[in-house]
Amino acid sequence: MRLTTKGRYAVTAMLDLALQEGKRLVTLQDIAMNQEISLSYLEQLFARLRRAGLVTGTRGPGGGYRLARDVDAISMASIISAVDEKADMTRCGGEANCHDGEKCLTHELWAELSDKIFEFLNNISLGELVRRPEVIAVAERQEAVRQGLRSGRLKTVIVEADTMISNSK
Amino acid sequence: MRLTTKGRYAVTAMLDLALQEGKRLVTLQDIAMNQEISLSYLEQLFARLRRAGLVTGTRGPGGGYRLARDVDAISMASIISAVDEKADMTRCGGEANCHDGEKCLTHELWAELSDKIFEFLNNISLGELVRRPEVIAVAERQEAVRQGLRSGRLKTVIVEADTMISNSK
DNA sequence: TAATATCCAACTATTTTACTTGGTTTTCAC
DNA sequence: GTGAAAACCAAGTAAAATAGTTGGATATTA
Repeated sequence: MRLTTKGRYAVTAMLDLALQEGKRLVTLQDIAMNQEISLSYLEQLFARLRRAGLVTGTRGPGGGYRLARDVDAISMASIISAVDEKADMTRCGGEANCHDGEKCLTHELWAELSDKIFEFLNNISLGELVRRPEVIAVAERQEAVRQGLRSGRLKTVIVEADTMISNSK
Repeated sequence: MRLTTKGRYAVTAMLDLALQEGKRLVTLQDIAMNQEISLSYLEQLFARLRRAGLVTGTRGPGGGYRLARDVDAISMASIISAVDEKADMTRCGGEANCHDGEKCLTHELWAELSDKIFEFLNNISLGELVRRPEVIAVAERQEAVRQGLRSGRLKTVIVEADTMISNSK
């Protein structure tokens, strides 16, 4: 189990999906803007998430992605291992003869540690994260902003911002 | 908290040291051979471990490295964060305005998850790993091999191996 | 003084991560 | 049916991190 930025992108993207679950489909364009990441890179990550059976995509206008399973049936571990190709971190590939004819000790220990981290991440579901109170609070604020924008408040916001900028000079 | 091969190298190297603690100094040459990794790369990792106060090196013949603290005072987390430069995985660097003026939600959640993993790895000490029964068993076998080699059994071993090879053809 | 080791810096090579470009296909709305 | 919005796809480039290389300097032991 590796933990890199790639896994982080995947997890945060899945959280974006989880927060909209049941409401609407989420486009990669949305996520790309949220996370400040390129659309095509996201496409590549989502191709893996789709192949892993974690998300389903629907094409065409109004299309986008949604979770393929219940939030509680998606673990952090499944997300991360979907996007991370499991490069052989042990080098000897678990072969039993990398050192003195014995399966090397330290490699074994690392594998154990790695298993524990996997287990740990496997026990945290997307649902658990999304149900946290802080998360709900922020999500509601963001939802309010979205609603405002959709109902024509965008122009007002820009004008307000413009005024603030000129005043501060 | 990132988990990469770099961290693995560091952890396994530290385990090598821990297994010899109190017996002898361990040279990087030894570890390089054990792990099949280049000496200079190890030097770079150990420079960081030394700067982090986890190991002390002594120069000259008979020199090498040893742990700077008790095995129980060295956590997995301290080892891994010593060698991993904490590249900003959030991009917004924890700045509070990366999205809609709000500290972005998903980044926050990832930070939380990352903290948990840190906490987890911070609670596993080198000592705990080294005291495992399997570890002790393998370490003793390896020690026996080393003793044999030092007391002139090397030649015998080679001859035996040679015989085995010719017989198998 | 010779050998062994840490210590150190600057460079190259390789791999992984991230992005870019230029498509196609599906689907919706007009 | 045409145009636009989205997923889907492939083949590249760019940038960053990982791993290794070279060529030392310094300390210590025998």
